[in-house]
Amino acid sequence: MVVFIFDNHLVVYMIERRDVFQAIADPTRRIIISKLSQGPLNITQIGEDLDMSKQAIAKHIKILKECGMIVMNQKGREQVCEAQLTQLDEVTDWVIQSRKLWNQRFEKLNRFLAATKK
Amino acid sequence: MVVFIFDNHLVVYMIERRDVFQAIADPTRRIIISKLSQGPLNITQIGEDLDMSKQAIAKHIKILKECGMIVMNQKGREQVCEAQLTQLDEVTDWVIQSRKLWNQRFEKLNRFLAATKK
DNA sequence: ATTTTGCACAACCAAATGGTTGTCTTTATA
DNA sequence: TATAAAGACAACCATTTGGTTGTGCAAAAT
Repeated sequence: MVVFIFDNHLVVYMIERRDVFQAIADPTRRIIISKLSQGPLNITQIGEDLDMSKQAIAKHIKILKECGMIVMNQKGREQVCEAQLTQLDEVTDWVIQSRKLWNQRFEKLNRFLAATKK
Repeated sequence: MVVFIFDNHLVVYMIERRDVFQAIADPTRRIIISKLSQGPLNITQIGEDLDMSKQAIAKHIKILKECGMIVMNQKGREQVCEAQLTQLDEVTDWVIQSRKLWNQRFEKLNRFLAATKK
């Protein structure tokens, strides 16, 4: 968060550093995503076989929510979490792009060598 | 790092939390990987248009090295970094698996409904 | 021979991360 | 109606992260 004064106004803004890459960086969050990929669950259900407090789970849920990876809907006293995994394509896109360039990394050299050979 | 005393011995061990998912979590490291995917570079070259100190770059390089995403080879006083991106498959594998389950998430429900309809 | 470059190593720092416990409100259930 | 369960909210904590500056040294360049 950045706070400063400009033109006699208090300016406060967030540098949003939450993104999909950060969302899947934590192993617990990957487990949560895997669970939810099979269907909606409430927070207690998600935490069932995860050896940590429900509050810790709720924090991970909050992060995933902020990243747009899950959506919530209230059902009585329950918070039902539903996965929203279209965003994951951003990850595969980046990986595939890097991987592709890396696979072609010698071709450029080969072309250069072929050109200088003449 | 975990340090404790057991059976009159000082026990020190590392819980290795470096993995590919962590490696690509930071935007600077993703830029570094993208650069190196096109060919080897030394640390100074990597940091060229990145607005931060060379030491900061070196730290990211260290992390990527520890994750097995790059290999180094000395060339005089230069440390030449070369990408090693096969590990990225672990990421796509996980993403594709989750994405697949998520796409199929209604089929299970549909089968259930079809079965109970009879 | 002197200066510059590349980079390792260390100390330091603020902020973020990933967890904890305690309290409180709301909703279900016995 | 009393109790239990779901989860929000806050305070707290240790460790990690992502950066900084300063020092020193070996290899290159002038």
